[in-house]
Parts: sequence; structure tokens; C-alpha cells
Amino acid sequence: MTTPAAFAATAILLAEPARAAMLHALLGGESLTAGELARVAGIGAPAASAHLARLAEGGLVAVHPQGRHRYHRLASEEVAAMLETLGGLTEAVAPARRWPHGEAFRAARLCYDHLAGRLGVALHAGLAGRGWIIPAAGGWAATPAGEAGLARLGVDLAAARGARRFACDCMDWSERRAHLAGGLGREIAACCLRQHWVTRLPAEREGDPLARRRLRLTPEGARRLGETLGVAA
Amino acid sequence: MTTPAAFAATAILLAEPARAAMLHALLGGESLTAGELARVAGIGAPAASAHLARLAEGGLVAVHPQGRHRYHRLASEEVAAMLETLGGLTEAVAPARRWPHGEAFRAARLCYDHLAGRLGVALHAGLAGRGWIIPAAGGWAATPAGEAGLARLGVDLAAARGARRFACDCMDWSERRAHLAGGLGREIAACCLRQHWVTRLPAEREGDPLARRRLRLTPEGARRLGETLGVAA
DNA sequence: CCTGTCCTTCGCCCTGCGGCGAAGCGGCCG
DNA sequence: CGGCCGCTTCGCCGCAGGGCGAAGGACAGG
Repeated sequence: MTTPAAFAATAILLAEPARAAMLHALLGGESLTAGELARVAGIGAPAASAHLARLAEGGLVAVHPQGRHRYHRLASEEVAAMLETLGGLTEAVAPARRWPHGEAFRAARLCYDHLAGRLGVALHAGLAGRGWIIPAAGGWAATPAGEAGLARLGVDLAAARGARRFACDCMDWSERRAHLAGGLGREIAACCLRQHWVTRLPAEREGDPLARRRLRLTPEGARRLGETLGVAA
Repeated sequence: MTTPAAFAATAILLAEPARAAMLHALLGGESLTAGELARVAGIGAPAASAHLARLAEGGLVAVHPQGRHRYHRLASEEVAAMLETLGGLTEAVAPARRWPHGEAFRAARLCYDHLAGRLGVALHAGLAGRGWIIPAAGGWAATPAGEAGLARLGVDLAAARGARRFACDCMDWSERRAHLAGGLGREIAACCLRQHWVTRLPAEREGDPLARRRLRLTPEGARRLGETLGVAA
């Protein structure tokens, strides 16, 4: 059985606003320098340094020195999944009484800047299954066939390449399987939204922070993604 | 998108050792008075009162006044599941480097006092699928056929009925589906352990708090549970 | 109505922790 | 090699928040 204070050890690392802001910034999957993280947390370099040391010691972030910069990223997919879970649960817990979000949320949503839920997982499987992307160092690379196919769909590959990571896995907390993050994940989501293949669902309640993430696959989107990548509605 | 400090709001409630101890005490499913919780947390009544007010306001515990006592319990199954998740992840995260617990843990384990993992989920599905249990107010009730079948397996139904809740769902964090908690869940676990249908797996490391929860389904257990409830090894 | 019990509110202390400025260290660039 | 820059360490301050004792409310029982 879990020891009485088991959660406290890690929870205390998440409970500090500055650390929470840093972890949130890292959820995109990028590696950020200590200075960048200090800025997003709104604190000075010394404080950021101390926080990052604690997060690293707690096993939540991995450090990765490079020249005079020190890059930080989340230590593992499990940490990312835990943060997304806790973030979701935080919102689920507070207004627990009336919260029937269930199905639509699991079907399709935004995970930060890319597609998640069953749609995100199906896209990932479709891209890999058709050989449009193949495993590469630190994530995935696009094959020539993939580049052609993605360009035909309207995905801005140049923009995707501009990101720190072109394509990498992101654990989907409802499906427990990877969906696609990184520059490609972001551009695919942008492409789908731009062409109205997915649309944002209206908020069920005023100010529901979760509502902005819920998506619906349109008939046109289901047709295009289905015939090119085998994604089912 | 999850707001940067979404986790912090709830995490701060779990990060305090006294509050963590209280929540841990409540994970058994019982309702406890403020005085009892003060004692398990090792603090005075005023401090406990303040903590409980914050936990209630944060939606983690529900209060339930009765005469001059105030009973407290976890606000929902979701909160219990979240705590189990965080407790498990805390242990998963800290020694992340060498921790190949994976498969055995997902296959069968104890969730507090009842069976969880694929085994727990399969049991739940078997009981419901065969009509041994049917939905009832606040959880599940046993049908006459279920009572007979459970008694034949050796489950102490009288003890199960003595619990505050006879049978209710508990979210399984690895399977993301419900398994059975409440008095019946507890007695089924006890029955399986008593007859050596499941056995505890030895700890891989000294003092591993997770190790005490890992279970293995024995051949005899697989046979009995398979032929009566369709549970596969 | 008084008494005892359980719980809360109030006022106070005090520790722990986060924040900053200054100083130190090390890599990179002219 | 000197200057710059990013990051860490050190020392100090300030404050939020957790702890307790004392006092105040509510409820049950005699």
C-alpha cells in the first residue's frame, strides 16, 4: 500500500506556481534553457536554477547541458502523462458535480497545440502505418512519400521543420497510446482547423477551461483523413 | 488548454504532509470524524479543522454533519482514483531509472483492499456479464444467482454486506476501466488470497512499497475463475 | 438549563521556503 | 587573452502558512 505521504513528495514539486509554470512550458515536448524557463515562470535566474535542481532531483525533468546552455525537458513520457492527467483531474475535480464531458472529450481534443484523443492516436497510427513517417533519432522523420502526402493535404512542412522537434510521441492520457507532437503535430492540427476538418465544440458552461480543447471531426474531415490515412470517424 | 497553474491548485492540497495523511486515511472508503483525522495526521483539532475546510473547498472531500460530529469522506471515486494514480506515479517517477515493474503490475494487483489491474477489470466484467451483479443505487447489488455463485466460490457475503458500501466501481488507473470495490470487492480479494488463487509477488527491491501490491494469478485460480466467470489468465 | 463533547474561529508565534542581489565559475567569441 | 554571457552558489530578507492555546458555538444528554 502506498505510504501515507507518497503523493506529498511529488505533489510538493507541482504545488509551487513557478515550478508548475515551468513544467507546463515543458509539456510541449521541447527542451528549454534555464533562462527561458525563468522567463516563463516570471522569476529571476537564481530562483529558476534552484527550482530546476529540485525538479531534476525529483525525477521530473532531465537536464542536458550543451555549451553554456543547459537544456531541460520532461524526464519521460510518464511524467508528461501524469501532468496531463493531473491537469485534467484538477479541472474534473473542482466542478465534479456536473461534469458529463466524457465521450466527446475522449474522441478528439487538443493536447496543447496538437491533436489528441482517439483522433490523434488514429492519425499517428495512420501516418506510421502508411510509411509517411519513420522512427528517427529523438522522434520521427517524414519519408518522401510522407512529405508528398502531407503537402497534398495542406500541411505546412516548412513551418513544422522550424520547430525544435519535428515530430515526437506524446502520451495520450485517455487512450494510453502515443499521438503526434512536435512541429508536425502542431502543423497537422493547424491544417485540420484551417480547413474545417475539425471544429471546436462550444463550451457547455461559461468559462469552462476544458471546453476550449474539445473538438469534433466534421464529415469533410472524416472523408479526407479517411481516404488518405484510414482514419475512421 | 490546461492553464499553467492548473495542477498547482490541487497539488498544493496534496503537498502538505498532514493533509496527505488525512486523504490516505480516507482512501479506505470510510467516513471519519474531524477528531479522528486530526489524530491520524498527528496534529491538533484547530489545525485539522483548517485543513479539512481547504480539502472540502477544493472538492477533494465531502462533509457530512451528524449531530455534534462531522464526518468526512473522499468526494468521489474520481478523487480516489486520482490519489491512487498519483501515489503510483510518485513511486514510478522517483526511481524512474531502474523500474521495469510494468507487466506484472498491470496484470494483477491490489488497489487498497480489492483486486485491480487486468484481473480486477476482467472479474468486474465477468460478474456483470453473467448477471451475478446488477446496477443499484450507489453501485451494484448481487442477484440471487450471484449470491449462490459467490457463496460457492467461498466469498463471505455476510462480511461484504457489513461494509459501508456493498459494491461500487473504482477506476483502474492502468486499464482505465472500472474494477470492483466496496465490501464485495474486499471479500472477493480475501477469498482469492485465502485459497491461493492469487499470491503476492516477492519484492524486487528491499522496501519497495509498490511490491506488496503486485499479485500473480495461480493456475488453480485461473481454472476456478475461468470456468465460473470467464476470467482468462 | 446546565454540563460535557466536538468542532470551529481567533490571535499569535515561528519556521520554511521562495525571492533577489552580488559574487563566482565556465564556455564561447572577437 | 579579455570580455561577454549563461548559469550556479551564497547570503540575506520577507512572508505565507501551519501550529497551538484560548475562547466561542452547536448539539446531545441529564
